[in-house]
Amino acid sequence: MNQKNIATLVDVARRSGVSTATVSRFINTPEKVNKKTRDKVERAISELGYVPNFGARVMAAKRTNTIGAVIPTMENAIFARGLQAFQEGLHDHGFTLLVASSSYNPDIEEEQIRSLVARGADGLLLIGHDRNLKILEFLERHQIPTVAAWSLNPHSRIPSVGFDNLTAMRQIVDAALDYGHRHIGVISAHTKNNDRARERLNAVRLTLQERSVSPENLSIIETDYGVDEGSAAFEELIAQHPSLTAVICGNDVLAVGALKRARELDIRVPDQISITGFDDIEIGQVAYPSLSTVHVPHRAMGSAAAELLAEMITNSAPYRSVELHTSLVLRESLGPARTSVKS
Amino acid sequence: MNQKNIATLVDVARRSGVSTATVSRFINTPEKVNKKTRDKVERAISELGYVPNFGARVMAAKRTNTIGAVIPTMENAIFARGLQAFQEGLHDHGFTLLVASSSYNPDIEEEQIRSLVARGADGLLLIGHDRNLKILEFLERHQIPTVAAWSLNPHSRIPSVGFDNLTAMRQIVDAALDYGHRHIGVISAHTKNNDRARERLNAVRLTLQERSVSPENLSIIETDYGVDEGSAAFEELIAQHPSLTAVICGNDVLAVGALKRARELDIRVPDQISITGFDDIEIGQVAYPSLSTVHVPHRAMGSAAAELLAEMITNSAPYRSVELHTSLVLRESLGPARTSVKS
DNA sequence: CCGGTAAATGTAAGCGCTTACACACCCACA
DNA sequence: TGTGGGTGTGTAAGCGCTTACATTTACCGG
Repeated sequence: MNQKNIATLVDVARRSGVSTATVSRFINTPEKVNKKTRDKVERAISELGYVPNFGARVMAAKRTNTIGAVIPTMENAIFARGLQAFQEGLHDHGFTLLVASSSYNPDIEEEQIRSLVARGADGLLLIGHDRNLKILEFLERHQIPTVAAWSLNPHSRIPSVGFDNLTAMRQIVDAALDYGHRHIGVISAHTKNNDRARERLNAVRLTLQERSVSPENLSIIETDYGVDEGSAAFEELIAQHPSLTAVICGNDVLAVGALKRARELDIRVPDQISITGFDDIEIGQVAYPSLSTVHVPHRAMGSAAAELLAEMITNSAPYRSVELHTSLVLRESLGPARTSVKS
Repeated sequence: MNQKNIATLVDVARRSGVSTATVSRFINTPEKVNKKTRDKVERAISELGYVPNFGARVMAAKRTNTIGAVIPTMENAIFARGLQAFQEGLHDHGFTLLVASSSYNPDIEEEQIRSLVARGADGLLLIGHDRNLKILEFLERHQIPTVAAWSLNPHSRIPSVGFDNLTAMRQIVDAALDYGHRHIGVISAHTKNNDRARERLNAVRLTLQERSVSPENLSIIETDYGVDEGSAAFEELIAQHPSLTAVICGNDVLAVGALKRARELDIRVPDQISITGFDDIEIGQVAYPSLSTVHVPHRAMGSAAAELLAEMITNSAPYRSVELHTSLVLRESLGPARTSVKS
């Protein structure tokens, strides 16, 4: 059915009166080809509109200059900025980025990883460290340099480029406690298969414990990703626990959903209740009141990941992780604690 | 350097005591191989951890079940939702999606298209219709089924899955005029190489003309994509034209930037000035005041594009476009006109 | 027990490219 | 003039898979 009529290397060789080897050299290492020959080949190529066949090339050369990334979702900006920087970094090293998304589903992630590897990805960027041993072994067997971002885990077989989610989340929990909050709600992303969510949630638990706040004063709700889910979780949380004075959210998207619902319910933020996020994406800046959150150096993380991966691929560099640091961004949504939601 | 030691089809064939053809059949058309043979092959495959080599496969079979998409940017949510739906639709048809981004740069877009084609994409999704003839011919020569989304252009050689940007933008301009606005500012994305931006801007011009508003009452500023750019443009616009009562933005991201700067400048929206967006992405819902905008059926567009493309690839269906319709979403940021920004 | 058909498998020819190796040529130098 | 060493090019062997075609096997009715 696909009766294509496309020029091949052989056609170019014939047309320019040289051998296929020379054409191939022209494409891959032009400096090894005589200027005059180069011109002939160049003309033939443009006359024929020749484009090398990627599959054939991969097969013969065993190298694709392609990096794959599997991210949980494209639907929001969380990974977007980092990925953009990652791509720019790769571009500088001559790699092309292919992105696939897993919808936070480990089976789909595995499928995407396999597909990317089968497509000859020279390296892989994954998010977080939570995954099946089987797929790690697969990656090792195929010797695919891989790095995990958005997370830090020295014990993983995969090096990290990221930050310590626990420490990061602690910063903002501490800030909330400093403001006098003692009844705290948490809206977390699902912690199953998500080390980042788990660590952030853990951070809340640990910090409260350290500062002698009873676990009974902590109410947690896990939910899917999304603004609307954040809204719903917020409503549920305050309905069941009217004494809450602060709601810590696992990410900015959930937090903004909470903010929105608070406004709809005429609950003043931060006067009646404080809300915090995590990530520092744009949506938190433009929300009202603006969101206090934890700043994640997305772009730096993307660049560092590109750098590390390029290094691993070209020099087969040894295992090396890159740690980045987060910082607190205090805007309007976090304020001193009041007694209760019901004023 | 890449001394991989990976099982091939031949290894599997040897191990299971059948021919390579049978192994290949097992993989592609298992119903054509005998149950007993199937079991043997299956065991060998799992013992060896065999994964077919994609490159070789493409080369031999001339089909990749891969669709490529080149979008202007991943950095914001505009294309994200549609793309997600597109991917889901493709998945149902057995295709995998590969995404690349062009940073709104036609040269990069061209490069990405070529790269995707070289990688054997069976079909392509592009955004809008503004592009070089050369690349269109390239696509035709390679007979790559391609559709353009987010735009509608019956004269293009590429079928569209989208909406009429002109009509869509008119809806909201009409609404603004109905509210009595007669001094109107526009913050547009750059119109060069961007048919959507151009048509939206045109819509403003035409509508004003039709409703006898002098072009002198229209102030336009073109800017890069982004919240901050929207903020800056807004400030510039009202500084130079204090009489403006409404600012129409080419998309939600710019509008939200404008909204934010208005708040920072203590300009009340919509009391002192109205601001509108286009796209209806989440950021507009959570902004304050919430954004009046034009709703684009992102998910429907993504699904329809997947459907059309699948059809074009499998049945080589004839040229067919899909028109979708936008609708007005009136929230808080658009209100009746006042005399001037300075109250 | 035979010929005929259908089902299952094998054989081998590519697919379009890269690259090791061989070869030709040219120049400098002795 | 002969030799050594570049430089540039050609020859041809794969890379791992699919698939047209050939072959074998199994099973049927007569």
